[in-house]
Order: sequence, then structure tokens, then C-alpha cells
Amino acid sequence: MKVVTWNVNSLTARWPRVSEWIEANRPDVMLLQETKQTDEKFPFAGFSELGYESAHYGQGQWNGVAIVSKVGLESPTRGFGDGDPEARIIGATCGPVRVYSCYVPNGRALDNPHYTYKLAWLSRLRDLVAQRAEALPHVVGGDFNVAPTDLDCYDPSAFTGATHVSEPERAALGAIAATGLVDLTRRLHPDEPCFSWWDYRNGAFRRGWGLRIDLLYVDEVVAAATTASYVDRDARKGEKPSDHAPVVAEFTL
DNA sequence: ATGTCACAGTCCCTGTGA
Repeated sequence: MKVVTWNVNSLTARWPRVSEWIEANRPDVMLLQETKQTDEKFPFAGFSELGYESAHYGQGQWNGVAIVSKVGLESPTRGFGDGDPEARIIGATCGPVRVYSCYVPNGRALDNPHYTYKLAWLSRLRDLVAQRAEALPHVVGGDFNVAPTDLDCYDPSAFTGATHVSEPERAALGAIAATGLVDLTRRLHPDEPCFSWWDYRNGAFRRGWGLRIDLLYVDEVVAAATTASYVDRDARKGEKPSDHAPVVAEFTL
């Protein structure tokens, strides 16, 4: 199976790039973030024409997450089920795996209420994935808005006092991993940065000023079955790209 | 900090978020 996570930064604006990518790569499952659409605007028909089922949890102007699959899409769940109005997580069973598409809050600044919300959100995600006692292998992917270690940041000194690299955020990721999940890209590539996001500003992509914040957490069953993992940097180039590149994993279950 | 992008409303510019 080929599974990809991709923050598309508006599926309305990105549909030409996303549909083109699907036709070129034919993934089995896509985890999308920041669709920035209502469910009414989501291109269910467009995905269907490409041979895919899809499920969306949208709210409109902000956030929005989706799962797109050509290997089945069953038992979708939207949100944590706790009344949080922000559309940031959707789960589904696609063939042999249970998958989640996550868009972790940005946090904005360490002293901002959105940072507190971010840490609480990651704690709720930990509680959700900790309950996966059922038999299905799991893939929990998305834009985590946290660079797990300094290797995942082009210049840690430029992020002093900033979000995305703070100890509490990294500890929150650690708590998720401690439920038995593996940061797949890092497991397969222990020494390469493997950045997945570059700011639109300042020529960041050209200068290599990136972060690795788009992550695939998988259980040991999936990790052991994985044959390849990579970032499709070409998708960050060209006309109207997202500021994130797709992160792909290939495994055989 | 910011050389950008996308969204909605104030609607062809501006404020907000990333």
C-alpha cells in the first residue's frame, strides 16, 4: 500500500495540483489537511472520477481534514467526539489499516492561548491513539506543526522561543509515540532532515529553510512492513504549490 | 523579522492566519 499525508493549504486552490499528483502517483490512501472547505464544496465527485472514495470533515474558511482511498473507506469518525468545533481530525478504516488524518493547531506563540489549545489537542490525540487495542494496524498521519528534534529544523537557533520546537510540544509528540507508534520517516532515515514544509516567504524552499512537521506515526506492524518512505519535494515546485510537500510511505500488509 | 499565499468581507483592497 502507498499512503501519503499532504497539507494542501486549500483544496479549492490546490485541486489542479492534487488531482495531477493522484494521476501520477496513484496512492492507495491520502490523508489531507487544510482543505479549507465546507463539506458542500469538497470535490467528492472529482475524487470519484479518479477512482477514489473520500470522507471529509470540513468547517469552511479554516482547517478541514479528509481521507481519500481506493482500497475501501469504512467507519469514518470526525473529531474527538467532545464538541470541539475545529475540524482537525478524521479517521477511517481503509482496507487493512485504520488511518487518521490530523491537523494539529499551529500554536502561534508560546504565550498565546492557541499554544495551550495545541498542547491540549495533542494530549487528546494521545488518549485517542492509546485506545487502539483492536486488531487493525494503524497509521496516524498529518501536519503535526511540531519538529520532533533539532534535526527536523533547518536552523534551531532561528526558532529560539518559538513554537514548533518547544520542549512541551516535543514531549507531547513523545507521549504519542510512547503508546507504541513509530515516527516512520525518521525510523527509515535516521540522519537526513527530510523536510516537508517551507515558508512561502523569503525564498525559503530555494534556500533549504525547511521543517519536518508532516509526520506518519505507525505501529510496529506497519513499520516492519514498510519498504519505502520519502518526501515528494517536486510537489513543492512549479505553479501554485502548497507550502507543504507530500510525505509518502509504502508497505505490504 | 518576513521578499508569500489564501480566505472573507470591508468586495479589486484590507485584515487575518499560517
